[in-house]
Amino acid sequence: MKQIKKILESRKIRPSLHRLMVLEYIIRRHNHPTPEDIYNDLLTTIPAISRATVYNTLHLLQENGLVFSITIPGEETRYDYKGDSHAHFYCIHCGALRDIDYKCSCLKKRKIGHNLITEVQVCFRGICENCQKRTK
Amino acid sequence: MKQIKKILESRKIRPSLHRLMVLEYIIRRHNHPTPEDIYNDLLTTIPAISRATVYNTLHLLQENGLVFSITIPGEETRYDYKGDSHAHFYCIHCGALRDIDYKCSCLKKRKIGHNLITEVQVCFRGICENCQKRTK
DNA sequence: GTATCTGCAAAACATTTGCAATTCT
DNA sequence: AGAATTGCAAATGTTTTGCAGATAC
Repeated sequence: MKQIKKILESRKIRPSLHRLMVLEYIIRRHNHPTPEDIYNDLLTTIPAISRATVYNTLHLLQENGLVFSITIPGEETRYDYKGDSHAHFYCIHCGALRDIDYKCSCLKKRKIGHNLITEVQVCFRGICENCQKRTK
Repeated sequence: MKQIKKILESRKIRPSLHRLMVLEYIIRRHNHPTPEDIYNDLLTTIPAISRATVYNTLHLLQENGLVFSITIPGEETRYDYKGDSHAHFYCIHCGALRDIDYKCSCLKKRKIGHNLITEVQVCFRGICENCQKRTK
């Protein structure tokens, strides 16, 4: 928890309880939660927390480059901690979203033509191992 | 327009006027329109068209693999024709979304581990040439 | 004491749904 | 006629907003 606090302070974000807990949730679980996931989980610890605070906090963390959002058509936005950039795999059958260990030169691009690149999103879509078995 | 009709028929989709026009819009302009863009444009030609029809049609085209959707956090979903898979560049400053001529081996991956890949989305985010000039 | 942060409820917005009317074959 | 397609209006679900109260510095 002290590490989380340090992360916030390094970005000059006041480390309030809510912010600590939202960021901790994302970093610890690293399973791409939606704002609703975070809200529901934090409700058990902080009964009075409101959705607006969760959204506020996520925007704040995103503006400060600590987290980024992943959007899947037709689904709620999900958030992930911005450690090393990595690719994602989304199963169009069961909806699972997983980190993928896939190194690609495009993840490291910092310039294309005259455009500056600050972030690269790579999302593979398809059918995961489990779902292939199930449909056989 | 006859080509558009053939494309629909090749997927066994009945080529109604609305469907022809939605698909034509996406293919001709290829500037990643939102459902609202399409709706507003078609309104001038077909005054009675409804949003529901636009959404219906887009889902139908997507299910049949003719178009795919691109979602940018905080923005409406955009649609693009599914020709050769290509990468996108999104300017976080002005909001422009452009096709990018960037070949990468990851765009051709069909399998990662035991996961089948049916689609790869690569979106570079950053600041475009114009916006760099403007902020100087 | 002032600025920041939070909760609440309402509003805004994109998207979906149910159903009746229309159109096509 | 029968099936597919469409329009409308209401419903849904997510995200944002405004403001009042609470909290931190």
